[in-house]
Amino acid sequence: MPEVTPLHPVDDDDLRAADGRVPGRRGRATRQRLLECTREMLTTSSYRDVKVIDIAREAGTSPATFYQYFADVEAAILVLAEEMALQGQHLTEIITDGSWNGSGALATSLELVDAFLVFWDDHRSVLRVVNLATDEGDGRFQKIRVRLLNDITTALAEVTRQAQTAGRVPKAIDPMAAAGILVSMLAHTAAHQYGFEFWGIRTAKLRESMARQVSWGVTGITPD
Amino acid sequence: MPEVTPLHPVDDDDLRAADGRVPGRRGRATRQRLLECTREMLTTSSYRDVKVIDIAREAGTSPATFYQYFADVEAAILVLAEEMALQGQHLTEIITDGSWNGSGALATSLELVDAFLVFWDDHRSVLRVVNLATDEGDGRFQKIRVRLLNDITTALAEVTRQAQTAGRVPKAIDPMAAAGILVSMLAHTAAHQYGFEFWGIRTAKLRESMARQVSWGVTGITPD
DNA sequence: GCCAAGATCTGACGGTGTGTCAGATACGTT
DNA sequence: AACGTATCTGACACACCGTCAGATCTTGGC
Repeated sequence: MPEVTPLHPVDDDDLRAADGRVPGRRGRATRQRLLECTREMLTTSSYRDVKVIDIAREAGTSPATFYQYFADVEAAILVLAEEMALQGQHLTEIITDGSWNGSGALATSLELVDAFLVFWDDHRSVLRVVNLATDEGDGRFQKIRVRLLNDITTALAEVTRQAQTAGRVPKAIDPMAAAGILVSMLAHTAAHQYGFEFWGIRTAKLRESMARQVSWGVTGITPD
Repeated sequence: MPEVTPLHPVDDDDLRAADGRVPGRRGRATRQRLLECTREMLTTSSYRDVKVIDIAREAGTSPATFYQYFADVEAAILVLAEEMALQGQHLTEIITDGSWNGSGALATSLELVDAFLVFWDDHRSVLRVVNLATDEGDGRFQKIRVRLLNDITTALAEVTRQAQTAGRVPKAIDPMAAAGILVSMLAHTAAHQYGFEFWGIRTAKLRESMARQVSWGVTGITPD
């Protein structure tokens, strides 16, 4: 099992501008403004069309200043993604703190599903870039994605392992594989939840189905 | 239930160049060459960096020629996506032709999972753009995505409906929702199958877990 | 309050990509 | 060979990139 770099807040102390300087108060404020504008641009236009010049204009500064703090647009998004991953940690707690016995499993699953849907909604625009970049083989984004999902997957796998001990889930199942695909389901459904409305599927029904699948997948208990 | 535009081959007869002309043999060949080079570029560089000038250079022609056939890079990818969606139809047949009784369900699920993994692998680079663009609200790509997944989802939903009649799946479940999230799982896992290797999860174990979830999800039969 | 010493910002520039013409070139037909 | 049409492209005006030297702000010491 490879080690996962632990999630940690961006350390303001070792921030570096393009020329290696440690930015002061003004510099950090400008950097932050640029980050916010990057996020803004990312929600209002497509990733392909987000230009440094637009971000700079929006932030009331010049492209040159942007390059003082970020190598390119991707680098800025990378920072936004780090922040997001940090906020995703609370999803894990739902799994570790919740009950997975009897009907508690379905309730906890439902809670997890809801949290996922909200989280994805909040970070939609950043997440889609993370997904794309990961898929394109960009290791930096892949790492962030792993950090975000690793704890969740591990926590679900632990529940599965217990169900295996109790004999409700076959021994042949790899708990991490089982947990991983459930997280995939959650992530993908959350990402495309509005796509489902196209088929006239109500979100309430989606939640139900997802929770059912998660609950059964990790506990082996048929939720009826 | 909204109607889904049926999948059909791109009709060569109503192809139009930028100026409204119907291209002849030479023109169609050039167009095709540009499409292939677009696909090529898309696999070798990131979506954001695919430039018209690169495609044109690769195809041994000029940017102006590219614009003769496509409004922009997206338009070309859209065509590639149409072709891909067309090829995805065989996935549906696995569901409709396969057995969903007893242990047949797990075998059919496994077959479906494998087909998904192969399909995603073959069309990885186009699919990630389809996903991104869909997520960004681009209706043209969304439509293709729906066309690709609609038949599959509907077919799985039909199996679920039968399981409901047989009393193995709760009546409260919306078959389309249940099928939809399973397709989400398949799509997302297939997209990130190499990401799973990071955790040391073998593809064999993934297949197994996915098939198990699909099988139980649509039939309600515990596959042990 | 004033003034260096930094810190921060930006104008300006050479390079590259975009998208659109009008005109050049290739092709097929007679 | 000559014509008409299909096809391609050079050239252009515009936009964005990424860099650097120097302008402008800010701060701490006096």
